[in-house]
Amino acid sequence: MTDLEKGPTGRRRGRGARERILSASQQLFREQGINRTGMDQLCAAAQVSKRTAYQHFTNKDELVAEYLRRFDPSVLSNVFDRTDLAPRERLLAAFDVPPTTPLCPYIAASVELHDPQHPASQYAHDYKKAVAARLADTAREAGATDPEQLGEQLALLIDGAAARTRVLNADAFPTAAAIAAVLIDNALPDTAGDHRERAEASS
Amino acid sequence: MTDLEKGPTGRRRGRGARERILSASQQLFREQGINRTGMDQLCAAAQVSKRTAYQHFTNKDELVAEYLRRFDPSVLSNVFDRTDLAPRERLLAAFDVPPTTPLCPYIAASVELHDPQHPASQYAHDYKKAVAARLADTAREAGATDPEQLGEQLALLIDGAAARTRVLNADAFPTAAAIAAVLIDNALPDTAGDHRERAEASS
DNA sequence: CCGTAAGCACACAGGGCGGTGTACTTAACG
DNA sequence: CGTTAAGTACACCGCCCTGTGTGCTTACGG
Repeated sequence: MTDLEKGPTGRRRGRGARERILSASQQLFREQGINRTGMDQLCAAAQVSKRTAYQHFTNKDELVAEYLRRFDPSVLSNVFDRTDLAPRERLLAAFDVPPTTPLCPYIAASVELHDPQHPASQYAHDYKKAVAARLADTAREAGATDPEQLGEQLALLIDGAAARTRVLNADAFPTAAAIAAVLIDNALPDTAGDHRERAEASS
Repeated sequence: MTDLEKGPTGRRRGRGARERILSASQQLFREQGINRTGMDQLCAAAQVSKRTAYQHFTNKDELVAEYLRRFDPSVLSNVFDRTDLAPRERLLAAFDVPPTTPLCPYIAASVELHDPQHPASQYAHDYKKAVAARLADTAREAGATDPEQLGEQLALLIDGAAARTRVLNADAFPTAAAIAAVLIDNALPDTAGDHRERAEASS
């Protein structure tokens, strides 16, 4: 509340420590993982004194949770709010991830923290459910017979591609997109022609 | 704790240290994660002195790598060497995991260690490729048109179910199995009327 | 019965970590 | 100007972690 809008002109001498901390988190947590990134290193990268960091975040756990919350706008909206695509194409667009994306940070956080009670783990849980829900909404919009099922299935494909990309160090999203195309065509009874036979995947 | 009799009667718990260490690793690494399990705690659980542990494994990294290698027999063989099942059922049996399984330890290790050069990460990589290859073999045996593709697709489903089970704390393997049934039926041209209905089941 | 290898108990080094205390400096605003 | 909120510099604490050094005890094979 009293964090940012205190001053009309935002720049104090430290030029917005909180933003720099979160920005550095995005980079370091992704590159090195959460557990392997110490607060000292993080503050050095953000050019912020450690004391200031602990005045913005009571502890590292809270910082990690906030770091995760910063991913929503770029992931959820940029895919689902595209009005230039038909619902079916929007579902497939969820698998068009740029190859720069290393790994879904929510999965990484859940595994690294290893504590379902951790606020970041709980947020990851909620986020994954939200993605499945938005996929289901889009599936319903596309006329799927069982939108919830299709949404859950597509969400599973995304997570599978993310995990596999990480372990194998090779992009697995094309394979997932191929499966998604099959599932979508199987779930849309009104698409033109006999989709069932032509539903072939290609990686 | 238990009154561990240390000398007078009965064999000292010595002479099986390595096995006990690896056994304790399986339990603790799964329950708590690798990074959150210290060598002190591990040795205490294994009833092994720390000195002995470091005479069997030069460092923790090597222990982690060896810990991962102990999963092969129980995962690869127990599914693929079942002669009582037809190839198609064998493919689906890969999704019949007992609910006690918390998470694929290979994914967990890759994420936790966060270093593709780590021996355990490399072994995880090889293992995942081996699973995909065995799935492809079984797919070929079942008469799939593109066995490699189907194997890779099923492997992705397994990893997706594992990751999603972890993040959501809910079993995602039934959903993955439903998708697998669809993919398998789409890839087997000769099973036209038999299993079509099963492809509609889901979580 | 003795030698040797395996195991044990325990202390300790060295380092990284999360987090704090203290005294100080600067920018913004009235 | 003065006040005040934000940031700084840096030392420091306590904890836990991996990994060793040292001397001692036990089991087993010949």
